[in-house]
Amino acid sequence: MKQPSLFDDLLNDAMPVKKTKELASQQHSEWLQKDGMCFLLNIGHKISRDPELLGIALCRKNGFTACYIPIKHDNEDNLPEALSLLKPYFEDPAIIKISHDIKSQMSVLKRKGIDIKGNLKDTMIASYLLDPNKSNHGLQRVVEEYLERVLEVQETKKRTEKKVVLSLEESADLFCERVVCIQQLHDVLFPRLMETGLEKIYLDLEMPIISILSNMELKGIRIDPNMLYGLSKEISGQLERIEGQIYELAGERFNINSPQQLSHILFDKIGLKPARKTKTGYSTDNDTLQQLAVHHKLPEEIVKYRLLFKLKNTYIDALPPLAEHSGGRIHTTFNQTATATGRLSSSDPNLQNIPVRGEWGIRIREAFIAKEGCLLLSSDYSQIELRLLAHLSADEKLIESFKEDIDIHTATASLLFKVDKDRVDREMRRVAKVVNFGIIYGMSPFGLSEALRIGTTEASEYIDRYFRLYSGVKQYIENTIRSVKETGFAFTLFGRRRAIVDINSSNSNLRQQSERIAVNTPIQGSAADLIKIAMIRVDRAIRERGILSEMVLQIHDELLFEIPIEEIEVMKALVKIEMEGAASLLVPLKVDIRVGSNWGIAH
DNA sequence: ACGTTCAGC
DNA sequence: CGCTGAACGTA
Ligand SMILES: [Mg+2]
Ligand SMILES: [Mg+2]
Repeated sequence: MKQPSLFDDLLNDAMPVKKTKELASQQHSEWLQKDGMCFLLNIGHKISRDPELLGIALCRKNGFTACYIPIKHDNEDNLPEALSLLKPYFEDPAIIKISHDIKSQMSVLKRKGIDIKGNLKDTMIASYLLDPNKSNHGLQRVVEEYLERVLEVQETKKRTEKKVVLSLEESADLFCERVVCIQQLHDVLFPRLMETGLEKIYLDLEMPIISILSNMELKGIRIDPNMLYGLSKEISGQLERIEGQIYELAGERFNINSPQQLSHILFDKIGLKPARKTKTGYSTDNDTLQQLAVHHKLPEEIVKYRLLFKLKNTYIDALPPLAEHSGGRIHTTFNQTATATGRLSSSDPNLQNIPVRGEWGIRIREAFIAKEGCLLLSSDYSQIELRLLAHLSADEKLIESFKEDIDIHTATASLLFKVDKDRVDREMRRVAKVVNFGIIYGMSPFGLSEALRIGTTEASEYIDRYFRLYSGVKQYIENTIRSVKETGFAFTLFGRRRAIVDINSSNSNLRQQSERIAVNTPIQGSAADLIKIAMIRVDRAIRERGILSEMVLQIHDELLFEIPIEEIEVMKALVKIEMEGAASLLVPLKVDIRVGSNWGIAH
């Protein structure tokens, strides 16, 4: 079934790998265009900064014959030959590309000058769509689940450490076997996507997003390391000062970052009353410290220390080294199969949680800059989740507010507190804002009471009042929970689905938790779908117009672009049109756009 | 490896 | 009260 094939050892009906010249012939294009090209790269040490392309396995659908094209084996390097051999096929837009985790492989090929074109089929993402609650969609696990067989594990951790190099025969065996598995997985998973109504999400959303994300990752974003060095020095000084004050207030030196030692100082030595407990001891989180601050000066200093320590270690000092060997640019990885709701995630580094609040947050964002001759354009949806709630629930008052483009928190406050909109004060708006967010999160009296620091009775009154006012929302939430209890799944506006496991549990904690998830998932998930649609539209529009602006980041409801100065006006208009036009809902979609030389632009 | 905390949406 | 990832301390 599987058989390693070298350049001079060509399988009968497998991919032609023998002679460069014969590849251009028509006989193979025919089946490639019909069945698609299933491939898997043998990438050396995945963790290392410069992944090595050791070989490529290919297989075709009929008969599952596979071949392995060695690139770096036994001190031979066939890279140029192999690349020119395969490039026309990878870049042929008429040939469907099938693999598992295409984006990771795309970046390797891109660095070798191969630009994958054509429609994509990715079995990792197929697996994710079928069950987004699962956290591991690696080939090994997915094969075990759907092909009911155990895939031989590759280099274990120990083996990579020892740098055991597989022989050509071993590699060919391993990768031929895997590439055949991928083709078989595709044959099993695609019908399942059709059965579960996920084919549109798969084909129209997730597949086109792959290459967009790949381009964003490769492009990266420029930072100003000197600005961050300056911040680091400044913050170090402040930290030392605060540290001194903390030791003085505590009457001794201790590790402020140790929850144990801190608890000892706060609760034993000073004798403050613990507000909450955790599994391992007393809680010392921000919320607790705020409450303790009424009784003693130390907690407030701890809060300041925590803030600065966090910003320094997680962002200010962590980012510059990442740009050192990459032309001053930072490259994140966007994970497309990490969240249960359909959102993306970003890691290594996470560029979706760069600080924005407070003086320091803004100063950190100011270190994210555009290259010479360019600017950064940030576009973000205004209240996307509440607008989607308005659409999903068809609630009259909510729809009315958004149609009139009224500040939604002020509108809710006006109703909640029964005052005119222009009589809503900051405190009323703050409460209404928390309540509005609470709705999206599936709100419980307990959760709201914690967030507002009020009693659960008072919290229940706010919730009751909210639901009396927004009765469409109440209806919608009840219907959603009922439907999830019946089907076991929560659905987004565009058909993404997530199993809600404990929705019928006899354990009321588990059941209520599931009910909150059942309410939140359609909202958060629909927003995730929507911005993916927007990304595809914007990307297409940019390419059609032949302009040079490029998307660099997605932060859930925001897109960030690096744009040539000449394209400011064109891009402002294009991005607004494509994002606001991503869906036609019962309420308008609103996008705010800001442009500046850095990312600190008046958020 | 896990829990806690906290940065973002 | 929803969804994440990183840093740190502790085991
Ligand atoms: Mg926004
Ligand atoms: Mg975690």
